Amino acid sequence: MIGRRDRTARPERRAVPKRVDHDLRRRQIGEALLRIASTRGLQAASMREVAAEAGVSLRLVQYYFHTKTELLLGALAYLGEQLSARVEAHIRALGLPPTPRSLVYGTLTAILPTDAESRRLTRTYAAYYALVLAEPALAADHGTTYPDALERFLAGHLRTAQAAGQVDPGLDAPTAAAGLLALTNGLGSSVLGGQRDGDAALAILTYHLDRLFGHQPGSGEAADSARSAAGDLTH
Amino acid sequence: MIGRRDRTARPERRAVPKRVDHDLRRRQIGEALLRIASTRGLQAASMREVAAEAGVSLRLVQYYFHTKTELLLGALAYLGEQLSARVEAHIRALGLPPTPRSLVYGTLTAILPTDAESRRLTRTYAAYYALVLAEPALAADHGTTYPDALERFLAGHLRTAQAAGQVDPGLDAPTAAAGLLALTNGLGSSVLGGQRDGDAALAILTYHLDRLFGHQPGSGEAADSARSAAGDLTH
DNA sequence: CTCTTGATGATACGGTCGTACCATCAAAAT
DNA sequence: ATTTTGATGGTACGACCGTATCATCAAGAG
Repeated sequence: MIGRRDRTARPERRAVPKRVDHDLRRRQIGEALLRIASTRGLQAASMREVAAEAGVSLRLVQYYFHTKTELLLGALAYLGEQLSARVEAHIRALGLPPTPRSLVYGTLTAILPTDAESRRLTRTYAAYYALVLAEPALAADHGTTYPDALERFLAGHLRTAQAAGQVDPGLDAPTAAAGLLALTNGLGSSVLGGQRDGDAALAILTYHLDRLFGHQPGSGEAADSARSAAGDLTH
Repeated sequence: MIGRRDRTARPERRAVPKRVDHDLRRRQIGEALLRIASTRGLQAASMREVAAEAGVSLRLVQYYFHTKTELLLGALAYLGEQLSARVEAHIRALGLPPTPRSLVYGTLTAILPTDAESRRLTRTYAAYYALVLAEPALAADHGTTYPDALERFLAGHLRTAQAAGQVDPGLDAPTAAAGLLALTNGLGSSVLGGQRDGDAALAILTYHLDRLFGHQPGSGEAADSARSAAGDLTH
């Protein structure tokens, strides 16, 4: 209503106005924060530290993120993108055609801290989790929608596996899916806490998946192929 | 060697010297920190805030805990005491004689945030967990010995249940115990994160325990009794 | 009764935090 | 050519942090 900027629609007219790419700069700064959060925690991620990590001045961090809350939320959005991108890539790397078991397995192993990248992602996620616990106003809803979607995704493929006779049809799929996700998250916490290493956690997760999917005759072979697939993920 | 204080053993000679009970004051201050950590996070637990919460002056906090690290570690020790005390009381409240299932069930439900006290404990534990992730020097070893002991405790009773025919003898007890603990921790995280409430998490945990323990004939009755026991815990 | 000493109060110091303000410079608009 | 404006640098401000220092008061020792 006010201004009517769209009267003369120039081709150069963009949301990012003139000189530099704002989205790019924001991403550069936001990922600098994520890098600090993954190694030294969010407490160490002051605006000055983020500026130094990103190689820009403090003023620039303020320029692209007017306040610290905005910076934290922006970086959290980037973290969510990285996490879901990893899950997708991880599933795709398990080969075609995707079986229900490989989809469940790929999803859960993607969020288990077994390599450097997943450790970085889960560590950063844990840092944000603690921050949200202390300051619930930051959460908005990013904290519940994504795990809920993951659970529905897992439950759907568990049901498919039940229909294919690969999983006990007496199983309650949503409850089992929630349990698998909680199991994986709990295992991840134990890895980050130093209680065991990523391989041990992966072995425990694989064991439980074998018990779930090894319900039809010939389950031994299925367990073996799953275990070799687990080996492929580590290198 | 130097001083030889034990030469004249006076009856009043104590580690807490003259006037006030140092252990009591330390506990009072340490639990004030835990109270702040459970509600506003450890970031909000500055020495001044702890002093105000404990109703003492800043100087006193410094007097009984020479440095902030000492305060954090001391309060962490109190938290560990509270946690293990709750686990023991929770198991004892499940009635005698303790069955393997009630021991496993009581242990896991004790650390699941279903009521106000367990929520407080797990929230505080989560705050410390994030702090240790960012500052591993604080951990010493408190982070790994306690979960390891819990896992061994659970695995032992799973083996007993196997010997009694209540659990599938083909189950690998240590792996299943680690899985149960990770499942419970993961469920707890989802409760604290607001994804579901304590009752929903308890239902998921009970479902998995029923699948584990419901292996002998007459499993339906066992599942029913377990579910009623779960109901008893909530009030 | 004096003196030592444990326990406590008040306050100061250097540092870091998030934020705000002012100046500059170059590209775009006119 | 001049003006405007997006983008950036430098720096200051007030608040809070952990820690240190100085002072005081009361109880037990001699």
